[in-house]
Amino acid sequence: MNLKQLSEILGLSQTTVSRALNGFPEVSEGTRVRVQAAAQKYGYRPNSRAKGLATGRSMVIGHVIPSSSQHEMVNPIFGDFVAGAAKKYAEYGYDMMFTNADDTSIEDAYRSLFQRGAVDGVVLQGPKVNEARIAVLKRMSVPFIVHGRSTGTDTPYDWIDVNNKSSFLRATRFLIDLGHRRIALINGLEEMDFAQRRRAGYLEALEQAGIAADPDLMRSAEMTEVFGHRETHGMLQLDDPPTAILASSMISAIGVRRALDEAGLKMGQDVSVIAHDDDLSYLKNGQDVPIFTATRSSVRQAGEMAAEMLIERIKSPSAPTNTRLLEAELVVGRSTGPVPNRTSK
Amino acid sequence: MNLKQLSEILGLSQTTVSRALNGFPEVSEGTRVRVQAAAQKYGYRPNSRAKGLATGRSMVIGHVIPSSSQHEMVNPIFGDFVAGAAKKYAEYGYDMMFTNADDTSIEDAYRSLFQRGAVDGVVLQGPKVNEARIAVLKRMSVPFIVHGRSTGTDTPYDWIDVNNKSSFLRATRFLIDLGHRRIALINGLEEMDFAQRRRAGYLEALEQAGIAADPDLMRSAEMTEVFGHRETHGMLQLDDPPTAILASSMISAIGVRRALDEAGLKMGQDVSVIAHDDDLSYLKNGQDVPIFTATRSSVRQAGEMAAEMLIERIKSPSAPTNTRLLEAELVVGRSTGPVPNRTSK
DNA sequence: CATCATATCCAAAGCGCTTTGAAACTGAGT
DNA sequence: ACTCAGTTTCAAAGCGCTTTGGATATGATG
Repeated sequence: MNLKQLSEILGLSQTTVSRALNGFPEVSEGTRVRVQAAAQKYGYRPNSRAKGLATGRSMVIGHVIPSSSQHEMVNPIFGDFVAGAAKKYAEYGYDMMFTNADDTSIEDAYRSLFQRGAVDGVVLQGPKVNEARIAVLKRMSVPFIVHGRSTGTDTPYDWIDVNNKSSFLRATRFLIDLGHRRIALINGLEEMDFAQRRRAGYLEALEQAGIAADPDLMRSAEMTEVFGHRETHGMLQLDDPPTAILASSMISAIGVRRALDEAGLKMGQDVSVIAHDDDLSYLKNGQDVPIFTATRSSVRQAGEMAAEMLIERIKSPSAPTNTRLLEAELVVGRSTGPVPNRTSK
Repeated sequence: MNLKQLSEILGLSQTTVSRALNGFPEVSEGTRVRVQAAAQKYGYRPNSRAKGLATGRSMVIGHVIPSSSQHEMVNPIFGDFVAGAAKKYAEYGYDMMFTNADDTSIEDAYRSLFQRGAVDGVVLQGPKVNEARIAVLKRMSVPFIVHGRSTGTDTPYDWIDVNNKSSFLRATRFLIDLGHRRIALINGLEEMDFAQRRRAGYLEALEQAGIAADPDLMRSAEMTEVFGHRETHGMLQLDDPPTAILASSMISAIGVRRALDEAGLKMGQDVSVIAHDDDLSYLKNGQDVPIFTATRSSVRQAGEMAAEMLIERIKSPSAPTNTRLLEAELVVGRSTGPVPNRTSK
């Protein structure tokens, strides 16, 4: 069923039917009702491609999944972020398109998505330091929003981010206040912007407390459970092992916990742990009492906000850039405690 | 840059340029090279909407995210499945579209996606028992594939699924062989088809061994970490607690593990645990030695296969239905062991 | 040199919608 | 009865592509 057929059934022109359906004022209320009823009855839905061709807008927003060729990883926060964004897209009548691209062709994927007219705007996830894609998108003048930021990019752009630095500064300071001196950081991949910022916060807190940073206590890689386990296991073998560990994600924190268990250490007693908690729906940090002391910020909510900001940008492409910095909350759980008495060891 | 402009630059007709770019034989090799070079140079990419309008195909495949209104959950296996599918879509030149829909409007979402001509086919994830959506899609004659199956649906349809029943039967039998009699099942939501099949396998193994099923040992809900913890914690309070636990996902198994730790029980020694492992990239079951004894089946690979089957279906809509049953492998890790000596307790 | 097959290219129609510019119809005002 | 403003409807153009049915050029053939 298409517009032509529907209009013939109704004995009206395509113009009138189209206008009636799209809420234009120059069609009488009577015919509007009649048209809507018929559309309902015959299950008419305007073809989105034709509509897009005619209007020049696709009402689709694009995401690129960087299905990295080296480490075949899908960030688990991806799901929650996307779910949040999708919800808002739906509210505003947008669909959501994904394209897969390996590391080498990721720029091309964005370019293709937009130049083919497949999308009206794109979301850039997981920005690295000196993220090249930002310049690319800027040059193409695609409406876009970055989830995160990119140190080293000086042109302005829309972004939404958690204040990674301040939250890790605060978490580190919290541990220092509990008497810890040997504090480890199990971070994400160093080239990721968020990882840099978290480390900066961590280092600043150490410095303020006059504690020298120990490279042995700073590890970084893709934030998997196995990685958290391996690094913790390794650090426990050190002559002067950490008494506290900061983990950049709940997933790696679970690995940390496993390593501690295996070593017969009690989390929160022998070793304190603070995790960054993205508040994933399937991996809540406990029920009433949080399992981990954590810096918490809902990535799902970030997805919702990102979607709204992007839609706003699409609406007014030349408005001044918009940014949003979210503060993570520090929730105190049972994974932290005062530094154990050294002599008792 | 569009076809018209490009063809004017080249001094050729749109027809010829289009044909040259799409590999038709009736254009000389010389002009083909010339056209391709120009397209490259000016960064010409055919507008996908226009192309879709003209060809009648959108080269897009649709997924619906059931952003359930009650429990705001995003299944973590979602990410890996989608990544697998996306990879194949990309290979075949398809894009991937997502729509968000709450529980009530999910049928409508599928219908809309297809009837608007936005997609050429759809993927149905997480089928329930007596899944209504299958009939809907069938009736609309949309090409589709189901990830999983739906008991109670008798019309044939394409699906790809793990043999949930046999893998849980095997896992249960494995525990029975180790001497366990009190075996608990921490399952997914009962209305989900996979959960039913897993329970059926579990029950069959018990029956074959002459062990009466105990309703107290069978729990089911959304497979979160918190849920695994809560139910395990609860069952440990029973007069006759389980000596072994089957968990329907790695995530809930992590909760199981936490509950055991808290109770001072050693996994694999005091209590055996077997988990179903979807082989998620961020949540590998250990490195060399698996942490959990598990029934393993890569959901990412399932995504790839599903994509290929769907594309095949789109190509030949009236071919006989295609199905694929994957066998999970039983990997033995350190979470299982012989039943502890009762008297020693 | 006329004829025909083949290779190469093209003009124009059509995909299903929106939107412009105009027409037809109303009722009020003079 | 005639004009005018406002309301309601419409025909046709255009969005950027593919594809049909020719047209033209080329070269081989008799």
